[in-house]
Amino acid sequence: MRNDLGVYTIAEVEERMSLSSALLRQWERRYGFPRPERSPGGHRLYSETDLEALRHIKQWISEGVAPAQAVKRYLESLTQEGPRPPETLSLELEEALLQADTEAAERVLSEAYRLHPVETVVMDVISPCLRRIGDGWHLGRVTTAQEHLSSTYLRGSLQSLLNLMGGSLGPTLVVSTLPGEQHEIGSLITALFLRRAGYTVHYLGPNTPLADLKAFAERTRARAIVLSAMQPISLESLPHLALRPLAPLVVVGGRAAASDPRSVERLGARYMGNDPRDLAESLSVALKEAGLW
Amino acid sequence: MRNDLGVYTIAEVEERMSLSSALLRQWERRYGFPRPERSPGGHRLYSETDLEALRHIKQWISEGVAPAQAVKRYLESLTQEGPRPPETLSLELEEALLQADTEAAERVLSEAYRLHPVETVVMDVISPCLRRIGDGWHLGRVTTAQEHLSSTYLRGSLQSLLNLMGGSLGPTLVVSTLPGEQHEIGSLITALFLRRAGYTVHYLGPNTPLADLKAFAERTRARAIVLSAMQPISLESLPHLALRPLAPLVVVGGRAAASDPRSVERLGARYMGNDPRDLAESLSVALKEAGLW
DNA sequence: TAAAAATGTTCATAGTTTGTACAAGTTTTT
DNA sequence: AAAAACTTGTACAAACTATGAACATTTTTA
Repeated sequence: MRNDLGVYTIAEVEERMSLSSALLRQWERRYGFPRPERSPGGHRLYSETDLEALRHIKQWISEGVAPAQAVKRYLESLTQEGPRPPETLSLELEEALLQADTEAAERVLSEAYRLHPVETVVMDVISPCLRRIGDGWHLGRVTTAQEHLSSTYLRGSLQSLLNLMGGSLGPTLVVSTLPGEQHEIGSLITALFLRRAGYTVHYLGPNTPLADLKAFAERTRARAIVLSAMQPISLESLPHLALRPLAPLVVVGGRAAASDPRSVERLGARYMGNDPRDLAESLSVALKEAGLW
Repeated sequence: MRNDLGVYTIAEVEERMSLSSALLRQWERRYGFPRPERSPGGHRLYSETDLEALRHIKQWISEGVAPAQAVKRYLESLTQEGPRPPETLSLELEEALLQADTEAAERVLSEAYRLHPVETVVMDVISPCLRRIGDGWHLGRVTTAQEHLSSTYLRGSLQSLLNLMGGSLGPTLVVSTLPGEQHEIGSLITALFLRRAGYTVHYLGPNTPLADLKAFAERTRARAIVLSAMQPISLESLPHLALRPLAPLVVVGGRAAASDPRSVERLGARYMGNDPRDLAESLSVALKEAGLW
């Protein structure tokens, strides 16, 4: 079904994964994993599946799990059941939600969290599912009620993840949406990734008035405010430089910001792309540049 | 819940919890807790659950509880009913949220869930806390941002509870708010209690258009629709008997419904009081009367 | 107040985990 | 055939960890 053919030499894996070849061999010897195919002459040939596994393991290690445990966890996750990829899980999640079967949805998500790192679940399971349901709604394939139930359910799921992920020691940020926005899921995902990247994140939910945002950011001594804008009108209806005074640095993301970065600048804020994974990095660069780190 | 597998080394715990490794070992020797798993070579491997426990214990110590007592309290809280009543926990929760310390809030809630049944936590810990924060906001004691953060956080917490509480076998209900409502927490709590009472509940989140509600209720063969109304205008702006055709039985609750039950009847729906604990019972009576059970 | 208990830290010694390095031989590429 | 890359096995060092005991402080108890 998938790409299990060994094609990558150890040097290629070394390059792509930033894992020394010596280490790869030691892992194989010590933990029995990965155990790639061999060429007729005995050279290791890693498959795409092996790389995927290594990505997981590396991710877990970076989360503080001991290497031996990370490998063990991965091997166990295999014996539990077939390692269904995020794409499959995402489709199953969509299916469950469209049938209003939140119990099934819960099962799918819990399996996803067991098999994959949080980032993968959010970006490759939940996000695509939301996007497909949103598209389906625009096309009339999905009813408003189905869309409501699904996004409400997933929002809850993401937020409980945010709640469970304790605060950090890094610089403080405030996350919300622009006033008037209906959809908060983008900002929720952003908050999640930023907290995961080590920032201390205060997530205020959608629709905080700008004046209150400013007061709150000052009281918590936040280094930056991150806002999401999905509707162009949220940007257009604000006066020139309206965001500038809110905090030392104000970042706006979201679909509306992506399609019109100029108007973000007009408001005195910055657009840093729309991938929450990159945002943490861009933000740290910007904070350092501005001497706010 | 999730991972009880030991994966974190003592150094990792030392870093995350700011507890010296020597102290962790002393606690284990003196109090017998935590007693993490061991690697084949004898190294301690702490689980996520251990970390959670340590967070509680650290919190108590910082409040002045003697370490030995804090550990004892934690071990007891796993079995018996601890001495801290819901009122105290509710105040602590409020305190934590007003300080934007969601980590502390999480600890309080997790203790509350361990000590008390879900109904008690929702009605005597979370609800009073929300009410006090709402009142404080009206009086200007609490800023809009604080109110936002708190209600967003608690909404997430309630929803994850709803998500985790699997569906049931009882009659199907649909829960949402009237169109135009801002606050969904009332309907969320209602959904929670109804699901807990054995109904199969589809929670659609706030603001579902009436036409979609009707279509969804028909498709899922829901026996009743339960809606929440906080703002009087949501009731007043609807035409005569607007709710009647949505489902065999339509129930409206919430502050606006309580203060003007007549207008609920005018819309062709029923008002059944505002206590979610009673609603399940009233609903079952009404369904039986109408031959819908 | 003095003794006792509780608590957190430090030390010394031995064992574990983990990543890297080297040697000698084999396979693949140029 | 020569060079480059790979293999296995072994070795090694740095960083960590375990245990048990001693120690200095603070808090509680007598």
